[in-house]
Amino acid sequence: MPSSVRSRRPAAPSARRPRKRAYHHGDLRRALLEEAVRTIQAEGVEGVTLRQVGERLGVSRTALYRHFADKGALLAAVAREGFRTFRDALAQGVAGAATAEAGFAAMGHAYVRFAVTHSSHYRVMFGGFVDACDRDPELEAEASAGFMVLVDAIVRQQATGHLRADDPQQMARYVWSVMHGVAMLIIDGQLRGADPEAEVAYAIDRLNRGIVAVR
Amino acid sequence: MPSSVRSRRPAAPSARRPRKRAYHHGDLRRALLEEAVRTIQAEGVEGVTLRQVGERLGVSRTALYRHFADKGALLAAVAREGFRTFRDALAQGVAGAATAEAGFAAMGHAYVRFAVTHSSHYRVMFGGFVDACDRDPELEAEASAGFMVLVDAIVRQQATGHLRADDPQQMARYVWSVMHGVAMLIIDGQLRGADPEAEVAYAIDRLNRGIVAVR
DNA sequence: ACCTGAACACCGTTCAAGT
DNA sequence: ACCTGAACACCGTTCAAGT
Repeated sequence: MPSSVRSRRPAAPSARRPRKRAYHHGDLRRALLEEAVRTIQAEGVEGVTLRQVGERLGVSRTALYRHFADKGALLAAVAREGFRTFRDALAQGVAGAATAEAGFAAMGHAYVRFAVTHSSHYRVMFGGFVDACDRDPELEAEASAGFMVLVDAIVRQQATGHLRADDPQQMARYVWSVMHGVAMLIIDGQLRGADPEAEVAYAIDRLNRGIVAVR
Repeated sequence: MPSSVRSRRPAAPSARRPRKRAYHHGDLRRALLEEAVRTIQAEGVEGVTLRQVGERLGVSRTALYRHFADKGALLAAVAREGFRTFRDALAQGVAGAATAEAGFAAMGHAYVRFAVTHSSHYRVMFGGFVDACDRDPELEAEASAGFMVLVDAIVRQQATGHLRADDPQQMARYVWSVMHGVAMLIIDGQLRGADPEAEVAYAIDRLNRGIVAVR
């Protein structure tokens, strides 16, 4: 691997196009990401195959390695994207509500709604496919940002005396556990015979009752 | 498949050995099951490979097909076994406690303890690997038996007026969601930095407070 | 009845080679 | 710089054949 390559940048060969539409794609990285999401939605996470993704994009099955370290990195990128839109969904849930209490409930509904409508993303995010952010610090940051939205909401409600004065982190982990449990059982189809919306509503009621301050 | 086989039980060929040690194993089915569990514990569910399992047992990689329909059936059998010991663990948790309330808490601890110490079984049982009991009615029965232990405990505590008079099934689904959420986050390593025992204790406290009857 | 061995259609990943 | 094609070491499953 001669390092002289680096300094030898030949002048742009034809005019000065931003991207010269080389080979098949302008932005293969983006295309790979989108195709992966599409496949996950259609066939689940284990249905994602580098060969199939490549073929569907009219590209060699090894072209991906120019843009991602390996298959795990592809999935991690999907998860990262998921965490960003997840956090937005949560924040929007809180923002649209009149009272802090209503905002809390709205956040719960938003949580499960995201898990159900983006179950492919959700599974990649929390299903243990990406090995808990170990390899991707950016992913870690995105994930804990979502957790922070929850902690903030709790702190605000503790300040008004509406929630118990427990360690907010501890309480946030509990709230997260509850919503995660409900979401997982629903998208895994384990709660069959039960209406998902009703399930969430009941859970939020009972959850809330368990953490409010005694008047 | 001639049904005459059933009535034609030939006399034991040499003395009266329980199993005549044919080929490599007396009970290959059992051996396959145990090897699968061992592999799952060591390398996770996706580490289970029919070829490797066979090789480790000194048997061809296709020998398994005499005893299980396919790989999914093997995992389903592991799950079924898991459900049985799971139910026992739950029941034992309730039985060992003095009061009904203490029994309830004990059951929660037993739930998460099982998930943590048998995380391989737990993941196969609830991780969506066996496609929610669809193919195995026996598995379905085993799973709902475990759920019934929970429903029974709830009904008993509703009778004494200790728990709210909600639909016991609905309440059981909620309690299950909470414990499942806590268990999953713990065994997925998502709750890092938190003591698992403390996490469970806090969860049970808050959970309980949310479903007790108002005095 | 129980197991084998070769074969088939898949995987992810590497690497020399093309443009 | 970006992509290809052949190759490697893996999969699960089928099926004719052995004992």
